[in-house]
Amino acid sequence: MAETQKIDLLAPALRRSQDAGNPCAACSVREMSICGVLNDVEIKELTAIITNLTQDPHDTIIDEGEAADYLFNVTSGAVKLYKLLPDGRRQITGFLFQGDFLGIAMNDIYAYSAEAVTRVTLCRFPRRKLEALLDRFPQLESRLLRMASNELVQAQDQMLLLGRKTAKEKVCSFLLSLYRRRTLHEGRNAAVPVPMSRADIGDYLGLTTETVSRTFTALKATGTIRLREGGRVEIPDVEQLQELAEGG
Amino acid sequence: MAETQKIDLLAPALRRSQDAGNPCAACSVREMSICGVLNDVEIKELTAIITNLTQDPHDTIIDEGEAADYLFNVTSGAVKLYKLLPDGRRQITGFLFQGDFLGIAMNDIYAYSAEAVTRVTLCRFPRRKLEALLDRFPQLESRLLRMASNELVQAQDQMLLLGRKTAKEKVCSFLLSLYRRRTLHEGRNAAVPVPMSRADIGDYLGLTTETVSRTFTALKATGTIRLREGGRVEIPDVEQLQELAEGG
DNA sequence: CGGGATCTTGAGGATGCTCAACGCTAGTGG
DNA sequence: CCACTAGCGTTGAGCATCCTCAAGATCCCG
Repeated sequence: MAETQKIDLLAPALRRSQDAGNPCAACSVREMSICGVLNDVEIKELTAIITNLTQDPHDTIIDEGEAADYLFNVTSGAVKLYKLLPDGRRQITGFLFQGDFLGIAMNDIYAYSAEAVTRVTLCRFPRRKLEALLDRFPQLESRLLRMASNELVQAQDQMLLLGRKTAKEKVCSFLLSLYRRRTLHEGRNAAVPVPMSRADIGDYLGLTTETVSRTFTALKATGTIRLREGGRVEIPDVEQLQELAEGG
Repeated sequence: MAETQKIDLLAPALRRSQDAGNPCAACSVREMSICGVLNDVEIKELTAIITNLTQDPHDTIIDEGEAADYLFNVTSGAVKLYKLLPDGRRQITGFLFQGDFLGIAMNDIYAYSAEAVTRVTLCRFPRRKLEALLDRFPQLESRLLRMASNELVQAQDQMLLLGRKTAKEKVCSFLLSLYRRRTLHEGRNAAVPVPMSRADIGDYLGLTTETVSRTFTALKATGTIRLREGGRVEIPDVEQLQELAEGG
């Protein structure tokens, strides 16, 4: 069993080919998500409780304040998480992509709403059943704790950004995080896809649409970035962007 | 030697009460913290790995970027967590009080620095040893996950504050959270202690010292708050403060 | 090809910042 | 016992960044 795990961890590409009867066994994001700590036998139990969903752009996935009955795994596409003030002001607290887990931050009720940015595919876990599995598979709980810990680290960074960075630094930090996110999993070095709107970026960075747009224009003018078709952004000099992101 | 440390470990008020051989059994914040899920036998194992510390105001507890070798429990006093930009700009990401846990947000290295605001007493856990205990006491891991989950919820709220609230709303939200924090554990309804400086409050809310001071003055002028001796703040009408905190 | 949504650009203005001075309090040492 | 100093808090004046409001440009999908 430990042997099986090692093989799974080391050879995700191979694993995909076999076991067509178990969707999770073939899941392309299994290693990135909580499922990566389970072996094939355990995965079958997980498979038994999940539902696969597809959502179109602007579809709501969860609503802040509702009972947190489900958790999700993003298997493809992009999701935005946000909170609203009574008068409609919005703060996007994060974007989720392939492999990200949705729903750790809750206290019986969801702490934020979630909406599809692009077309999205999701695994849905009923929370009660997942919690039952956590009791039986402690490594699943460890994994969740580690993910929550990482999310907290990211949240700290975002607070620093929101509270203390200038508009230019915010936009550069944002592009840098998209860039790193991308190159972490895929080695590619081409233009970074930026699937979300200027308004979404603004609500994520604590800026207005107009300021985001102006900042993009300014970064383009200085050659820091180049805008490509399909909303992709090319970054000629990542180190320069890094400098700009921290006020260098 | 170890015995001396253990005695230090005790919450001061309870130091002379029962079970002097097991400081945690008498700890006044036990139920509020991770230790609350362990029975007396299990607590003894926890006791064996902890060290008690006292820190004076401005003493550093952990440094961002250092190896995360220890986790802490705050048993009394107040602690601030913060991150710095290269040019010295500072964002305080949170304040910790009695019963709060310090160190969940890390990824082998600390994600932020921590410094004593008032005189503080702490339980220190070596991380490796705590993790070994987690394997043996799954309910401890569950508890940590739940705490991390709650911390994430708070982090989302703070992002909304930093990104989208006005100075007045920020200060009111801050006072409200101090008020709630206080009345949650102690039923008292008197003036709320505000032990941190205006500069700290500013760095927590993404404002300058001057703006915080001006906002306090304005709130005082409208009768929303009253400043009492010892940095305490009296809140005559909590509902009004709540309204102001959300832009009502 | 049309039309709604998104993005960009411009002009003016407000919120909160910078810089500066002053007051208050507490601790210190003559 | 009190002047002195250092740290913190308050207040003021001017200003910069980013927001608001508005209009035009571009994109995308039917």
